[in-house]
Amino acid sequence: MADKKPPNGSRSDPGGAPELRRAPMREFSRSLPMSLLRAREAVMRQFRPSLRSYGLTEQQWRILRALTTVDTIEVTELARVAFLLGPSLSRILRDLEARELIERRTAEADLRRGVVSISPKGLKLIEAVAPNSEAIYAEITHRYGARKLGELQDMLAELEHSLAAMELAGEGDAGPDE
Amino acid sequence: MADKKPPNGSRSDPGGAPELRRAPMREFSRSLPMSLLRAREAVMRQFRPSLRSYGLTEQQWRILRALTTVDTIEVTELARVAFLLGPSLSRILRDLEARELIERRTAEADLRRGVVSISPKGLKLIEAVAPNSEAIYAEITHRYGARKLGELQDMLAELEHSLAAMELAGEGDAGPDE
DNA sequence: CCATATAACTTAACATGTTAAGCAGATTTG
DNA sequence: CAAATCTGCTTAACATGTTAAGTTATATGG
Repeated sequence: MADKKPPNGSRSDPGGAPELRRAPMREFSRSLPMSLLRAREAVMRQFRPSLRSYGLTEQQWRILRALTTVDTIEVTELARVAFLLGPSLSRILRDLEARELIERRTAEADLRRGVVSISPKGLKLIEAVAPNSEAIYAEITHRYGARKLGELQDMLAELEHSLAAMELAGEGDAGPDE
Repeated sequence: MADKKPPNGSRSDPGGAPELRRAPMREFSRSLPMSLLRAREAVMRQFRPSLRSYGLTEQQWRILRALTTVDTIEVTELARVAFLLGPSLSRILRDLEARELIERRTAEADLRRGVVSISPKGLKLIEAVAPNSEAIYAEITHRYGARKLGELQDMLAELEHSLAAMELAGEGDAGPDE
């Protein structure tokens, strides 16, 4: 099902209406946000089936994966590392705890802070999934080229950096009433 | 970030703490999916406040934006262009129609197909938002560099292409029971 | 100390992502 | 042409994204 039918092909335009809006669809489709979205989706499409077969979502995998690299970690720090917003992380940790894939306690020195670690069961799951994921990643690297992949990531990091600089500058836009 | 406190209890890590799981956090954080996710998030962070001030989400904006480039479009084709899954699009179209930003009807030749177009009200909204978005995009282009931006998008497209080729090849992985 | 402001989550509410079903209209077959 | 099948959405159900409030615990100021 690679190809669909032709988009519209001026499907019977009886009135001969001189249309104004017609041209720049390509431009839209090539915008940076769309390019990034499609690229990421293309990548994740490779991993999702495998993760799903183990009952894990992408985000749950990110969290568990991050937890394997540390002994324990505070919730806020985990949010930054796994790149999740607080509320999402909060829900996911609740579920992962219910599934006994992680363990939680509170920091002694500051009862507000939660400290998380992966459980033996979680570690076992990760070890079962990891080979698949690594194989897929290796295949992507091979297909695209290790060098090119490195360049791409450098460029993405630089883009991040450029945008971080923008944040500090003026946000003199917003809407009409804000 | 760069400097958080050390993860676990040995906050004063004077040297030779032979921890087990410690090393590959960097690797995780540098994975391709994470790089793409962070880059895209950094980009969208620039646009969201402006869109939000006009009561639009990113996806709603994508749809309206796409609709400005055509006279009418079928739902399935719109889904491909705006890169949304059917169910998401279905919900969003329902809401946009309720807000009278779009208009719908069914194709005469095939009553299954829905045909969508932007309404005058929707067009007006787009015209109000567009200058902001274009200014932001121009600023991004300026900061990052037009040439580099072009290269980045070429590389992203090539990545997509490489991965599309993978789809056709073997998916001889999946989980244990699939 | 106590009132207030902060911090670190957690909940709530709404919108979208994702997969699986459901449904009506269209196409294919016998 | 009627049953089976396929298409093009739409709903349902569950998970996450996103912003705003709420809660409890610390830190601060007086």
